[in-house]
Amino acid sequence: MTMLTIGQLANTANVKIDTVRYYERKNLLSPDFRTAAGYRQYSGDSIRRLHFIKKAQGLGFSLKEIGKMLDISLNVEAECGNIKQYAERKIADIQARINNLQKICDGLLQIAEACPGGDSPLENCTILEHFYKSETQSITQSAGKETA
Amino acid sequence: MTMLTIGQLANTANVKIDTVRYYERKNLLSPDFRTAAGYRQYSGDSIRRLHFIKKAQGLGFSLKEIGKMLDISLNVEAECGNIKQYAERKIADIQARINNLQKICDGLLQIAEACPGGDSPLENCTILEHFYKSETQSITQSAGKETA
DNA sequence: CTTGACTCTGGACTATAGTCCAGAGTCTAG
DNA sequence: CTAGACTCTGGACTATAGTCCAGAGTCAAG
Repeated sequence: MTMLTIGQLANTANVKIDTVRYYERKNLLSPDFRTAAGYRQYSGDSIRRLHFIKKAQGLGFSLKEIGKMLDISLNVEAECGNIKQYAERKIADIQARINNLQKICDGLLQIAEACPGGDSPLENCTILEHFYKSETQSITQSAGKETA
Repeated sequence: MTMLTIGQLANTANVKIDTVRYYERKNLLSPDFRTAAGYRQYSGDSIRRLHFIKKAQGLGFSLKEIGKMLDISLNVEAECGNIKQYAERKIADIQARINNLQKICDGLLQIAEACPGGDSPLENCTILEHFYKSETQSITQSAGKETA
């Protein structure tokens, strides 16, 4: 069974060595063993685990959620539904974020369209006007939580 | 001219006192003056400025961007186009985020739909399967940068 | 045997947007 | 005059996901 060093493992996933060690601190990925000199050694399972992390991350899961899914995936008692609920929750979560961003975007489009732009003086700027007037709360109120 | 204390100002915008002081550290909002005892005093302009910050933030602008817009808004030389470009850049930015999230969502929906769920054993879980198989890179590759 | 590449550790630092704290001083109503 | 509310300061701490550093040890090639 061929083993990889931390650098080789990191390369297979296009990740920094520090990131692999960071995942270890977060209990997401441990070396299969250490050499006499203390060098980490990783098996093919570790590669798959690291790719799992990266792929799930790309799909919007946080490291905390990924950790839970990895735990479930190693639990013989676990059922498919246990994993599926994570996916479903995440889907709902992402859809909510999309809706929120869409509202923000619509509001922004609306006030930007009305703005003359160009070398028109700032008094004509509907964007600044919108930001300064406190009675036009509608857009902000409906979509105030997004960190865009 | 009536002046507000920091607590009163914070109340008008439903913000913590610490947040107002934080904005001051970030050069976004300064008291108009200080009392002999060193208490901050704010005018109506400060209220409008704080509301500006909150509103722009609700529309997806970062404090850094808001700082730049506030600078522009006080510059007599500035033109409407200077502000409008921020709005247009932000719109493009938000649209890109939406597209990216949509791709992630579609990918997730696809693999979640195929999953039997319920008390089916984990071997049948298409979600785990997807995460572990490294050849199915398509979804992750196209939408890998989003922090969802 | 030496050189360069690689790895080890613990801790500090990045960014963003706050939030909280202690200990001291101030302000206002009763 | 005193109690309670408010404010002051600087610095520490939260969360997330890394990234970087120094100083030491290790490994393989020439």
